[in-house]
Amino acid sequence: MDSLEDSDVADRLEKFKVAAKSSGVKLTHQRLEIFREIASSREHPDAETLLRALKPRMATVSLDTIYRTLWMLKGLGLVSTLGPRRDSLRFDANVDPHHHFVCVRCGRVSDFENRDLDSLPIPAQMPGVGTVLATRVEVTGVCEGCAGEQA
Amino acid sequence: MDSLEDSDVADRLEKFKVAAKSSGVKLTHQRLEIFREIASSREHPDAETLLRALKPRMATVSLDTIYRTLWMLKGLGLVSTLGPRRDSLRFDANVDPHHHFVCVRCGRVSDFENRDLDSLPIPAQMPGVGTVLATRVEVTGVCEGCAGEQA
DNA sequence: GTTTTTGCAAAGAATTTGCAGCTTT
DNA sequence: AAAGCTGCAAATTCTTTGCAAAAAC
Repeated sequence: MDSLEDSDVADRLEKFKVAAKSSGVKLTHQRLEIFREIASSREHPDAETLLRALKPRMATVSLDTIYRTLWMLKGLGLVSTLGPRRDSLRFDANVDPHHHFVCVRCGRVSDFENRDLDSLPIPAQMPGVGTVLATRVEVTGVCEGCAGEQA
Repeated sequence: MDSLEDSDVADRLEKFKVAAKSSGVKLTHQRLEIFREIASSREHPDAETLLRALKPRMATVSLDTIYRTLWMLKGLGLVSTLGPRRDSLRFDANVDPHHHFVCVRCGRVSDFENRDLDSLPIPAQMPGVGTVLATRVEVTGVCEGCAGEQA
């Protein structure tokens, strides 16, 4: 697993400091360490993993602070969450190849089919990739219903 | 929202019956109704939504049966779950355009970058799609680490 | 100094499990 | 009749919230 350059992490931290200042968010020790931790990882950690990584450095940091910080960072556009789920698990009986359109406003996921997108040329030189089983395109945007309303 | 043809739903139900028989899974009233419900929907329902839809027809059906049935259906390959996995929320500090490789065995998600995939031509005639903000490719497969082990 | 943030503990939401009785085969 | 399911209720797991003490600006 290739790791991030220190300079990339420093860049991200700098961005955070600027964003925090301009949005009036206070730069606490906890927030800096939490962000440093997630900014240095390629592993898409969950809150529990971050807690374990931070505990040695910050004995009293707590899970609730981690969650609050992550949502705050997401609000600033500095982190994203994986998958369309901040809510419950969702199931799909369409097992044919298809793609998703996720509305960022209402969270609705709609399917669409498109032959051209079903078998994209995936570069083989991705680190760690063995066998490719399927490719799916996830399109993010604003759906027609939400586009009509004001933000 | 365009709805599914009755014949599609019937096809799916037939598939389920065959799969159930050949895998020794019993065809109960609950399972048939739960599958019929999800097979008739394009909305990627969650368990709670299915419960609400089923209650009028089956007063005593319960959420735990719905969950058990959905995982069983997933085991048979008849439904899929949205999002990377069924574990906790995961966060990512990489907010530049990038794509994901998800290992179906270990669940690990790795990022990769590929300029060609960043701006795919998305057909405009998808129903309900307004503005497209971003596209991301999610590649599913078996990672090198897992490929070395036996299933 | 004021306002925000933290940590704790406790609440909430989503999902899973043990078990006795009921259904399918 | 045997094996596998279901529903209930209780347990888990993950995430959020109220509040007093503490830290940032």
